[in-house]
Amino acid sequence: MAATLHDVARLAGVSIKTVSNVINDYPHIRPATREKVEKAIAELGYTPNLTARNLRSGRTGAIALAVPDLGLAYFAELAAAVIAEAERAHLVVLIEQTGGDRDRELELLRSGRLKLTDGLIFSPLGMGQDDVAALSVPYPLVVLGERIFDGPVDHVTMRNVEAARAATEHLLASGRRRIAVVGAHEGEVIGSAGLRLRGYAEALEAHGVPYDPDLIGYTTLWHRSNGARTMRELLERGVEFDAVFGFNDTLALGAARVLQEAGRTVPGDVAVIGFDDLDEAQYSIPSLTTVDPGRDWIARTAVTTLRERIANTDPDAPPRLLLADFRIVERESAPASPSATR
Amino acid sequence: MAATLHDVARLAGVSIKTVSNVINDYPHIRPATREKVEKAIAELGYTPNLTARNLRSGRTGAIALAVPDLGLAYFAELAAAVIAEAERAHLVVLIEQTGGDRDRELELLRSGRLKLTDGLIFSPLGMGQDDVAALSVPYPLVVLGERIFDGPVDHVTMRNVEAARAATEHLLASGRRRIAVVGAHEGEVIGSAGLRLRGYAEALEAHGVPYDPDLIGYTTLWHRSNGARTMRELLERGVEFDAVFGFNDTLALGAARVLQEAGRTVPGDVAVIGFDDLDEAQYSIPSLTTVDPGRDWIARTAVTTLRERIANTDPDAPPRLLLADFRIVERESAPASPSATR
DNA sequence: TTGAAAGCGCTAACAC
DNA sequence: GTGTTAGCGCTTTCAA
Repeated sequence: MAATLHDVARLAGVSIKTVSNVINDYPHIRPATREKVEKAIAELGYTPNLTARNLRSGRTGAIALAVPDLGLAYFAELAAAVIAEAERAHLVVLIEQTGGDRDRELELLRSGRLKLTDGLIFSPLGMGQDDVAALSVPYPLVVLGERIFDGPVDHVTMRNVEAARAATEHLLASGRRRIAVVGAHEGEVIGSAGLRLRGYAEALEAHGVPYDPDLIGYTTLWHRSNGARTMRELLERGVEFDAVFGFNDTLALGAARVLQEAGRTVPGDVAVIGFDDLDEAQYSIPSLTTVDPGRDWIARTAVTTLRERIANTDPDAPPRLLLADFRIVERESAPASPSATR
Repeated sequence: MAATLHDVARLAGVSIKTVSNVINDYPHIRPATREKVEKAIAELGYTPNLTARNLRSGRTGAIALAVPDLGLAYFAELAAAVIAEAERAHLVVLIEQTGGDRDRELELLRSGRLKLTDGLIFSPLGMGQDDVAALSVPYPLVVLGERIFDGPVDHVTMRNVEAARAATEHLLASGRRRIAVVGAHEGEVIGSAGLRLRGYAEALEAHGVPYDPDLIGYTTLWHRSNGARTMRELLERGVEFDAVFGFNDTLALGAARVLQEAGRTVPGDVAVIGFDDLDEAQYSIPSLTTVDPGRDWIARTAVTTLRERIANTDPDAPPRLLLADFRIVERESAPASPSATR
């Protein structure tokens, strides 16, 4: 059995309060006493029982991060950034995978499993605007993503519409006019897919390019295989296009692969742009032009905001909407100038 | 403030023991009593305080997983599998990133931060055989990977030597004789790089093919950019080769990209094989032949083994070495038959 | 500067 | 069947 405060106190010949004082760096301790205590701690290999400390203090020093699936590169990179930032604040991170399933997301918000943590950073995928009430939970919560807006909690997300519009304009500026989309969700208005489609449509309209429904490739999941399958469908449909906007990098890379298999050169015949700026976007063939949506900033801001809510200095502070800046990262798959082809 | 057992007991007009009995599904409770209590629980929105329960029971229901970096696809996919398996056992998973840094790994093993968990699944990268003593910790521990063998704890890992040998033999069987390596570590004997290089050398020797030091590409990190850089160095060196063995998929994909940039076809001029069977290996261009090292089995087995140690039915059970089965996954980048080229 | 003692919320003997 | 009570290991008034 591990040593306790009492064991240390007994060995050092002091009370547990004194030991506690030493551990918590209470300033007014006689050096001789401190030394005695420290010797006893070392001798017993004592480490404080965090569970007991937590029970007393009401804090655990842990936060939870709920994402759909770490197998998705975007969320893996997001989680890595959140953990790194949390570590700077001496917090540990407990990760939950929801599978993007609405019921599991709702269940998670309710479940006592989170009692182990001081708060939650939550990236829903299955829940929608109708579930906004479920975000009223009795613990600190920060929501990420674009499934739910105007909720009762702090919300850190990216400028989806503006970024998608900029991505589309990047293609238009290089002379492309028939821009296919890979990753739309049927009938979705908010959510990444809905917002990015809106940005796409806005860019077309602003430039007087007609919106052609035949150019829109639908897929629910955003795995690479879905990008490939959707592109195959677009090709089979026989619709003409000279550019592709993948709603994330993974889709774009899957689509690019199918294009090349089908004998279309990238960016010669078809320019391709993605969204996310995953690590691998810079190493694909050709390297992928994409949107950096500010993932690191989002991770940092989410942790900082959650910490503020946990500290609870101003319980009545209204919920905030925090928006990351984005940036087009130009690489080979969609050069700015139309001259760079084949 | 959240409701406690006492609040519920007061409202229901019973003792806290009765409430506790209801919550813990103790069988012998009069239905009327149960109903009263359940009504009070619902009314107050009571949920048990897990911290208090943990303090009492000595269990937290959480395990820790320490990996170098979730930004590395292998570890992200491993973490996803561990979390999924832990969830089946009603455990939550706390993830630590060590950056593959020896000092941080040693610090983690000692630190009280793990006190929040019942045990640790630890995938070291910086520590080596000399640090075996650091694995003698006062909590349940399962070690992954190939940095440390014959430690005082259960060890779940893959058959690196045999798998690397099989990968090399796959290339030899298709008629390749000059097989370059990407990912070796200078002077390493164990560790993934050391073991895989050994498997490579064994395969060459078994087939009477000379081992040429000029074919060995060294790099410390295994990011995609390192695969690219190492391949560039091999090309600049002017050494002839007709196949490449990337010590992981990420390296192999980085190397494949540089080969194609340099005008070498894959697999026509150069066959490429990787190691890990990442999700993306099946979607690259060409798709990547690789080794499936049994990652899912490793995740499942690590959780199961850790749970057994936590349950502690047999404290004196000797440490076990558990080895996953591997499998060559043949795809386009290295077909079995030499005929499939260009 | 240090000690004594209460209590965080829960579980599990043990009593009734 | 249900109630009483003693801690789990720690922090924190309050006294000394």
